[in-house]
Amino acid sequence: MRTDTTFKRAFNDMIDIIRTLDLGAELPSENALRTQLGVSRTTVRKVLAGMSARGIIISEAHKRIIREQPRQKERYPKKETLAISEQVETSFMEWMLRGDACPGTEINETELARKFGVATTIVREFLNRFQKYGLIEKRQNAGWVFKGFTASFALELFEIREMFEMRSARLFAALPDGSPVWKQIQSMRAAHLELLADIDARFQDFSELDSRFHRLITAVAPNRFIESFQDVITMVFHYHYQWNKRDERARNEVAIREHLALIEALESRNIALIDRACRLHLTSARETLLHSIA
Amino acid sequence: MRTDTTFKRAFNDMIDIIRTLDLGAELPSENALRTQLGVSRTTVRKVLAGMSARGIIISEAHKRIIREQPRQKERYPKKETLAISEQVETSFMEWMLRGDACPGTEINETELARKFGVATTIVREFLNRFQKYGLIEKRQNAGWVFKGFTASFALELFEIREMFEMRSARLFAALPDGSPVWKQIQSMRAAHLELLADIDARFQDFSELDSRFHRLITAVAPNRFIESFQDVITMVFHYHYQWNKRDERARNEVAIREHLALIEALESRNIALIDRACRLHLTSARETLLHSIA
DNA sequence: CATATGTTTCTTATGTATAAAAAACGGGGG
DNA sequence: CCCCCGTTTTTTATACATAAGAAACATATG
Repeated sequence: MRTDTTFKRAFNDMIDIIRTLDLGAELPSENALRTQLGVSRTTVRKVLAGMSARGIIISEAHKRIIREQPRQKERYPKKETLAISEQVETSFMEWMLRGDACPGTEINETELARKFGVATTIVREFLNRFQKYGLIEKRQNAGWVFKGFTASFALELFEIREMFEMRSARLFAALPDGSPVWKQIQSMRAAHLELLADIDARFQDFSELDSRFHRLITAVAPNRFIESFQDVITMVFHYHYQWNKRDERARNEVAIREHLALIEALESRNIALIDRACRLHLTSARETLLHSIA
Repeated sequence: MRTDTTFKRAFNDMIDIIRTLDLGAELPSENALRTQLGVSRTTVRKVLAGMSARGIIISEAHKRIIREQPRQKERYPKKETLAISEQVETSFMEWMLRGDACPGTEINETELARKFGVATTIVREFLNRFQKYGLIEKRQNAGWVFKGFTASFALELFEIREMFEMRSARLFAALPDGSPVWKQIQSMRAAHLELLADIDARFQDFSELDSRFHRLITAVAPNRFIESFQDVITMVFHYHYQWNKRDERARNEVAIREHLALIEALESRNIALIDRACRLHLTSARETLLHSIA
């Protein structure tokens, strides 16, 4: 009943590993592959068996030789490598952001399960996890209510975000010169400049960089609650902007410049400068989000 | 397979309703009872049927008469009125706080289900919801890890709590005289004074008052993320102090006095005073918690 | 026609089943 | 001993089943 997405993902990854090796070369041990693929040895063996069956490798006593290079078409399609629970996430986000749901809509576990073609258990589990994003609410014995991707959601989100991020940014002022963070900040700046140079072609890569940047800043002084809140922010930006592409390029370019200004402020160690740059960026991000909701 | 805890809770509540009425009196309509009991009419009818079967009421055409007063022993025991999911919460907390679990302990869904005598589905659902408290973490395809009720947990918790509560407390300074909040603050003060007067007998009532007080303060400017964080705090204090009763009376008395000081500060509308009173209380609460963890 | 009760249908809460994945066990060779 | 592989056991992810509860529909009664 469980899907074999772990196997398929590992299989695809194994193809990539084999491609880095020569024909006739010997594969690493099962344990080594286990670490490289990040799965259990059971799954490694299943992948190896699959490779053998396809004639890609030959299993001899205590070793496995590459017989022919796997072709790209042997890969499993992306969708089959996603656990059902992950697919449900995507389905739900589409349902939500496509506008099938307005504030106050009642969410019906059974109906969603039917619509998404999965078991109710999964939908239920998803909703329970999704609750932390503040967009749905449970009513005892009577399903869920969708509270809406509204302006007040955005405002509440940004109120917290501002508290958390200002707190972290300020801590930079007191950071010793020797801290490894400064190096990470440097390479973060480089990544921003690179993206900026090629902004016309790569503006869609910003979303991921944005998330990494803000996580780096909040990581100066780890706090599990702040980190968990970053998930909320990442989710909002990831999904919301998938459905609101208006001005995407321009929007991202502005944000990159604001990030660069913040980086400079952080490096100055001047609290006033840091505060200003941080608040400027957050205000602008908030306005952009509000604008795209309305 | 579902338990009938809703019915049993409603049944007990109905006993209380009947006790406020006279023998021979007519019961309210099913719909009226539905609202009073907070359940569906289906459940109301089941309760009425139960009452009839026990001879407590007589169902005539379109009305129900009280035939005899129900006795207390007819109530269902408290435990049977708790949904399985609620029982699991208690079981898990005991397991955790009794010390069966040290930081890094792996949590096994199957084993917990066996230990608690419930279905794995329930344990899984509970863990998913419990994740937000920051005490456990999920590993892909491999269960959960208990991160421990440690000092760093307490410190991270209080860092956020301080941000949130100072934010709310400060907002009081700008509140207009006419705001209904001031009345609530007044009655909150009264409740504190009452408890203080009878502290030797009632010190265990503090936990609930504490939660209400802090929720009232954060409610001046509602923010779903702050409210959700209050759940974390409530959980920590509710369960942790159930297992750490040392100095409970003294500890609660101190906290009450700090609350009273904060109330006074809030009413002064003086930001500096508010800040000081709030920080004082939070610092002392943090120290108490840290002390009891060590 | 409005409100109350009787009846039917749909949904949620909880238990059970099972394939996939992980972990544990065990023997053999360097 | 330590790593490697074959085998067995345990656990997780997912599906499905069903009684309890909610909601919708229907009928009756004032």
